[in-house]
Parts: sequence; C-alpha cells; structure tokens
Amino acid sequence: MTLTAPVASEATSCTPLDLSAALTRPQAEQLATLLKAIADPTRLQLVSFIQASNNAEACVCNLTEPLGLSQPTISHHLKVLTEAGVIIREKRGTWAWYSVNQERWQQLAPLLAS
Amino acid sequence: MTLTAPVASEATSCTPLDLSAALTRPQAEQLATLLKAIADPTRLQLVSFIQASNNAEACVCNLTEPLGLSQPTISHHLKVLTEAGVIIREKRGTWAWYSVNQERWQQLAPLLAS
DNA sequence: TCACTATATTGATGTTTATCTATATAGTTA
DNA sequence: TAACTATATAGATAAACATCAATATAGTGA
Repeated sequence: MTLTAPVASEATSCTPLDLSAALTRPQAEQLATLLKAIADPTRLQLVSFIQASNNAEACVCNLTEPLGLSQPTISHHLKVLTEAGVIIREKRGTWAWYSVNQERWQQLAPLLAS
Repeated sequence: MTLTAPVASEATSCTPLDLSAALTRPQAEQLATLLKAIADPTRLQLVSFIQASNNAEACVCNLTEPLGLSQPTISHHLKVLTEAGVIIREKRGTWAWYSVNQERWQQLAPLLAS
C-alpha cells in the first residue's frame, strides 16, 4: 500500500495563486533575453564606454585596449549586445561603429541608479 | 571624393577614449550581479508571482506547482533572488514567506512595459 | 518522545557561456 | 593585382549555472 498523494483541497496546504496579472512564460523569456545581454560586467562597460565616447559611438579597436580582452572577445560581446538591440552597428569602410540604442538604454537607467 | 576615414586627425590607430565618466570595473561587477539575479525567466516569473499573490507574499509551496519545477530548484532560485536583495525572506513557523523588495522591483517597471 | 510537514542543502549531470588562438572576410591603398 | 588593416567567425576549453533526486534541518503537534 502506497502513501496517499497530497490532497489539493487540504486546508493547511498552499492556496493556489491568482496569476492572471503575472508575467507569462513568453514574456519572462523575452525580458530575460534582454537582461542576460547586459548582465555581464564586460558588456556593461562596453555600453558605458560607447556612451562616454566622443560622438557617442566607438569602434572595436577603441574598446579592446581599455578592457584588456582580445579583439574576438570584444566582437563577440558587441554581437550579443547588438542582437539584443542594446547597441546599433554601422559599418563605415573597414570600421564598425557602435552606438547606443538610447531608447533601450533609458529603460535601464533606473537600474543603473542603484 | 574618397571614402570617409574614421576621423581626419587619426590615420591608422584608434584614438583612446576618455573614460572618466564611464562605469568602473567594480561598479560594473556590482550591477551585473544584480542583473544576473533577474536575468532568468524562471526567476522573473517567481518575482512576478510573489508580487501577484494575495498579500504580495508567497511561500515555496505556492510557487512550485505553477512553475512545474522541483521544490529544491525553486528554493535555489529564491535564494539567488534573496541574496541579490530582490526579494525578502521571512520565516514563520515551517513556512518561509517571500515578499518583493519594492524599491528594487520598481526599477524594472520601464522594462516590463516594453 | 515520534511522526509529519515545509524548506534547505548536497552531489551529480547536462547545458550555457566567456575566453582564447587561429583563420576568414572585407575594405583600402599601393 | 597584392599587401595591409579592421572586424567577424570557427573551434576548443574551462568555468558557471539550471536542474534533479536524495538527504538534512527545523518547526508543529500528538
């Protein structure tokens, strides 16, 4: 004889939550994708460095040296940020100029204040 | 006319950026730690579920079923969120009640709207 | 005390990710 | 054309992480 499974209506057990106002899985996944893109110290510095540069744009070679990482690693991080829509890539000649998507970045401003 | 070089003043190498206004490494690491805590769809839903519950607090057993994950996994995620200061843990009897750190959560509001 | 319940911790496993070196691609200029 | 430069991609590796089953801890009540 096996033990009885927990009864759903048991008085002392947990009441189901009303989740009609909560984040759905797709919503949570989409938001997590954006947050993952910036949840890395190197990528946060990359965006900050681009923002702090002269015309609010920078190329890969500007960013490699101050971060002390290899060029492919910087390119990789910039790709992640670009695909998340946090920064924008514009090719001019052999250079790739990156600028900050201000609308997206402004959404993150409240978090940066802490 | 010839194609635009990067900037007339610099022919070959990149001009160093002025990073005096940019995020320092320790600042970036601290912020990344907070962002990592919420950059996960399950943890975003956990916070949202707690927020949506009756007194804006929930215990582990409330959260296990709607997420379809094991109890140890939920406890693990709640620990990550607690250590990041996103939620607050209060033990009452055998139950552990979790509530949202409203100040932190409000900083996310602009992102939730997008 | 003992049994039951709620939650936390441990240890293992498969997946993701940050990083490198090596190489490829593409634009510029001789 | 070839050489040079800036950037991207491929492949490998080690670390971090999400998850589970099993177990430990701690509170409650008979």
